[in-house]
Amino acid sequence: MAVHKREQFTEAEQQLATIAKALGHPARVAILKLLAKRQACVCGELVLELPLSQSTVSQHLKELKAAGLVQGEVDGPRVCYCIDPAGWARARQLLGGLLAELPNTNNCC
Amino acid sequence: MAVHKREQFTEAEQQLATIAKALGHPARVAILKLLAKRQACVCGELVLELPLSQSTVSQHLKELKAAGLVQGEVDGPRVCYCIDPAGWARARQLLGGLLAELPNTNNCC
DNA sequence: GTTTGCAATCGTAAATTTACGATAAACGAA
DNA sequence: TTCGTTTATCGTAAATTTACGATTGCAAAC
Repeated sequence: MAVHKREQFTEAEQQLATIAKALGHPARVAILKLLAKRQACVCGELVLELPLSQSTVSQHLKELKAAGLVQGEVDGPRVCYCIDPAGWARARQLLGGLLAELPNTNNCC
Repeated sequence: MAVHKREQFTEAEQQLATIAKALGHPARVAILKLLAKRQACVCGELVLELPLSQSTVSQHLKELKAAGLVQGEVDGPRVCYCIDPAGWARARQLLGGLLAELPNTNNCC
């Protein structure tokens, strides 16, 4: 596009969109679910579980980290990933807010 | 990318990703909130409320419709948009499921 | 210090997204 | 029928996303 106009939306809208965008790929959803299920969350294990190359998984992890949903901790030669508690709390707040704001009723014309 | 590998993920993961992707732009979040707030949901009013051109708003509406989150009904020369009750129920189910599945606890290494 | 193994980054290519103006299509009104 | 209003679509351009192999960087082990 010619120019981004994101700055014209509210902070909450942008944050929610950023989080939703991070969730907007099945690989990243799968990664989050794997991180939630296992205690161990080493990058290499994720690669084994996913139908993607190491570099692609690493890229998805980077995006989840950029969105604040995941954090990584160096553990020797490995990196241990896990859900970022603060970021996920914010995601929970924003997504929950949207679910509350858009009630499950038909208000169509 | 060379090849899409979405088919290697579960149906639920793909559906959730599709919904999240649709929510992954502040304009679309804003549109959904406007549709929830107002009863009237004519396309032209959305254009007036948003810092985007008519064609761009129409394109965002098309994506929301493709994701099943919104439905449009022709009303004379106008089109009346509203939240799609069935699609939003599915979104609620999948997002709610993710919120439940990833508890707000730090399980990091 | 050298090697080994794991993960991040680089370089690249193809597909998709975003945005806009211009045009077309659809409908009611004159 | 013709005109004006409203919305969708087309055409286009720039930016971003997705994916992979190859390379680099890093930390422990030897």
